[in-house]
Amino acid sequence: MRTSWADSVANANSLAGAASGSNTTPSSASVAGAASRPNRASYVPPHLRNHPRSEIATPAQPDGPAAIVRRSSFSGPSGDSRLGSGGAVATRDFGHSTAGGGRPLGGGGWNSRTGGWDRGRDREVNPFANEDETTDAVFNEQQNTGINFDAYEDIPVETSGDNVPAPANTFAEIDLGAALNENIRRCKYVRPTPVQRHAIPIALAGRDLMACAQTGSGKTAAFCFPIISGIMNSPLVQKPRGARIVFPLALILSPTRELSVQIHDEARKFAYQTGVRVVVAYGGAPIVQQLRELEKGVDILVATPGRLVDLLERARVSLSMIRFLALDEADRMLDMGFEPQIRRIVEQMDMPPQGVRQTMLFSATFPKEIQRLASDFLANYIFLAVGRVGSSTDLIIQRVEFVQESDKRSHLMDLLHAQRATGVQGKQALTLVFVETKKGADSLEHWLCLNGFPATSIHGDRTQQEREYALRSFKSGQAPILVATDVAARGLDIPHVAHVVNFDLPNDIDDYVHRIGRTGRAGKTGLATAFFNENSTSLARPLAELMQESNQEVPAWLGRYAARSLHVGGGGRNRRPGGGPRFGGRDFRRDNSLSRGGGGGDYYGVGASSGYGGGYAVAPGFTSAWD
DNA sequence: AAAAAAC
Repeated sequence: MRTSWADSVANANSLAGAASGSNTTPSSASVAGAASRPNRASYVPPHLRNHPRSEIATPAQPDGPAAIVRRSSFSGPSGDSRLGSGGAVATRDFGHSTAGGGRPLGGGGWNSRTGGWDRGRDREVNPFANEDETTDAVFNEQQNTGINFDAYEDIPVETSGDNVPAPANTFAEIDLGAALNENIRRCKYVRPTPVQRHAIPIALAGRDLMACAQTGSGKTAAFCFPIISGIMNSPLVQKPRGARIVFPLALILSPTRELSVQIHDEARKFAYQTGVRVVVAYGGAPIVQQLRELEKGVDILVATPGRLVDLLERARVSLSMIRFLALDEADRMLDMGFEPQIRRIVEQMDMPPQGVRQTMLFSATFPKEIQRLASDFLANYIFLAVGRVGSSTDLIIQRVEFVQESDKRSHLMDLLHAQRATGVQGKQALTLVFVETKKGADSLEHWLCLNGFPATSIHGDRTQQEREYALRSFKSGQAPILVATDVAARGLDIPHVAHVVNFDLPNDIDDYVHRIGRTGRAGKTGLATAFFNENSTSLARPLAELMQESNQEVPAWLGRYAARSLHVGGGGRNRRPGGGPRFGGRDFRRDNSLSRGGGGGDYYGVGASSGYGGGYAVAPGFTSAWD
């Protein structure tokens, strides 16, 4: 799939180049001799590609610093004008003028001038193509009509900060312009989700954003739409020349390779026929292919930190033109030890500083490391907290069963058999099985296969190729059972996962929440089964509390374990110090202004200095806002 | 303690 996409883009580019006589987006063939060619392609923003060349100024110094050609009042990355806010206005104007022109939506882009930027773009591979031919019509039908929008309606949302832009209730109200509107339609998005309703107007207003929301909440679209819109409306920017270095305008960082791939896939749909190019870079895959994609032009770069640092060190990517920075799953990235890389990327390379670029930070929890990151990366930001999808609507049915280690396999088999018997046409519903270790994942996969269950596995010791293959065959139903470590716990959006089994429970309740969040997505119901035994007692209390919060039946024995853990100094890092069950976080700027221990309305008196993951003790009987 | 992530 990827190959054909790359190939056809290469085709489209060389065609476009041949047709216009100016090689605006160098194909791989032209790159070879590019360095010595005097009239080498210079960057042309997407909305002006294939435009008469006279309108594009040439920089005075070929290898000098970024030359910025001003079309209107744009003052450049070092200027004081926040690009985003101007972009917001332009977005709406642009949408109206196009719609007013009566041109059919998606009819080849917004530019009606002959030889518009999008000529040759009709060869862009349709990222929606394989969705229409999805084998399982049932799934499609569900997707079209079965989305339980009511599930989204009562999700609590909280915002704080200076001059918070009003949320938008419909996409029409947001009006991102014809091309994006058409992609919204193609994505079958009917109404914006809560995070989109709030985050998109905030981002379009050019504001920095700190947000607490999960991927299933529509988070990716929430930061992609404003970025794409902002780039489409960007003033004419002349990117510096350099044979082998590229200048993305937006950077999206995410912790795992699969998540980066997923964000890239989604962003490509949102950017379809907008001329905005999205490229992904991550480790474990040959870098040459990614370099080739980058050289074809990149507006939005989605990357994992390690590979990006590599690209920066090789001087193949410059961040000097970055206008939008999005950090996804920021707490996860810190957990994984990425803080040095992230700070290196954001603070020590050539990225425009805080306040000049527009920065959006997404995190599920808010330990002090995240708070520091926020104050270092964000400027006068708006805090947005969106409740968990399903938290208030019980979309995920949670079950906990007491299973000894030695009985886990046969118990899992029972579950799978029962599922097969009650499943649609005897087919195995997609089941995601989480285990603690990579070794455990391998041996369970092997054992399942031996016993006639088509299983595959995903974990960090498998090659990237194997990981992607596993994910593909799981999604397609070829291997309807996926055994996974926590590499798959967060952010991955796999449609139609009917059942999540916590074969081994995680040690952290947040990991549990993320794992079960792989099901019950897009407003559909899901089932989560956990195998509990003596080894998982530390999770008893937070698990019982979480289940109670979400109106799940808590087995009496689990309640006893939970009560017992109270007296043995239970709690610790699994206790939730702030926020509420429906709010994964809080605006700690507000905490700072509260007197310690003085209570604080919705927020308990947990100061900014006591981090969530800090392992502090909670006195027995202490009840936080989570309780 | 294990997991993830650059070569």
